[in-house]
Amino acid sequence: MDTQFKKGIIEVCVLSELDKQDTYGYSLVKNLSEHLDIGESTIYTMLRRLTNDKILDQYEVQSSDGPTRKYYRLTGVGKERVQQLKSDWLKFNQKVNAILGENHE
Amino acid sequence: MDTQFKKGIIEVCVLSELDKQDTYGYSLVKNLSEHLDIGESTIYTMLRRLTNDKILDQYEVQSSDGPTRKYYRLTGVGKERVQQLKSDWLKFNQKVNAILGENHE
DNA sequence: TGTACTACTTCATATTGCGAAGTAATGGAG
DNA sequence: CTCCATTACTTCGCAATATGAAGTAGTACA
Repeated sequence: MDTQFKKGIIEVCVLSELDKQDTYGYSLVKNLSEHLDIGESTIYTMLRRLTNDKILDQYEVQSSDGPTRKYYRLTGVGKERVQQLKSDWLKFNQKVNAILGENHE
Repeated sequence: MDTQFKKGIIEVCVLSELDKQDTYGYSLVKNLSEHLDIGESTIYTMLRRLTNDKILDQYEVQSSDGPTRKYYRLTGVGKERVQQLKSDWLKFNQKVNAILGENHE
């Protein structure tokens, strides 16, 4: 898997997951890495950044399976950002596929 | 347009264009920037890198419109790389869209 | 002469993904 | 009770790539 492909796109995936429901870092790591081969540090680092940028906020929830979990939730700004990013991604995708597709004629 | 989306993907676009026919930097800049908003320095820097990595090789062609053009051509390794990258891109794309798509039910 | 367009170069910067190493908490095997 | 697996998160420094800015030159045309 090309590492560079992931730049910026993992953020969309994370925000998209959080748009469905609040969750915690370790859960995101497990779920997303099934599909995309994402490192732990990538997710945790991003969650901290998004929280600093007020895209997300945090709350703690006790767990009976291990340490306390830090749950993340989209802020108002965050909800706007998910929609914007998903839209941008779709447009970008179409343009790239148009360029690549010109070969298969 | 999110700069990060482009990481790694512009390379696929450039190689895909060169897979159709040899061309020179300025032409790639003009054509690709119609669709993707790519800076000149990005393309030229990448062409040099790909040449160093033996993905491309170069030859000069005189132009009557201005300075001599540096044409680029895929090497054998380059031809394999285009196919691989395009395939990787399509797979990646599907996985991302699967993750994002889970929202729209 | 000077202005526009073609064509390419170099450089310093920002962003982001990642591996590695580490800290803790819980529960079950022995 | 001790050891270990699993859960859960942190910190650090590195690698890769896209970019803006500034610059160099060649050609053509007014």
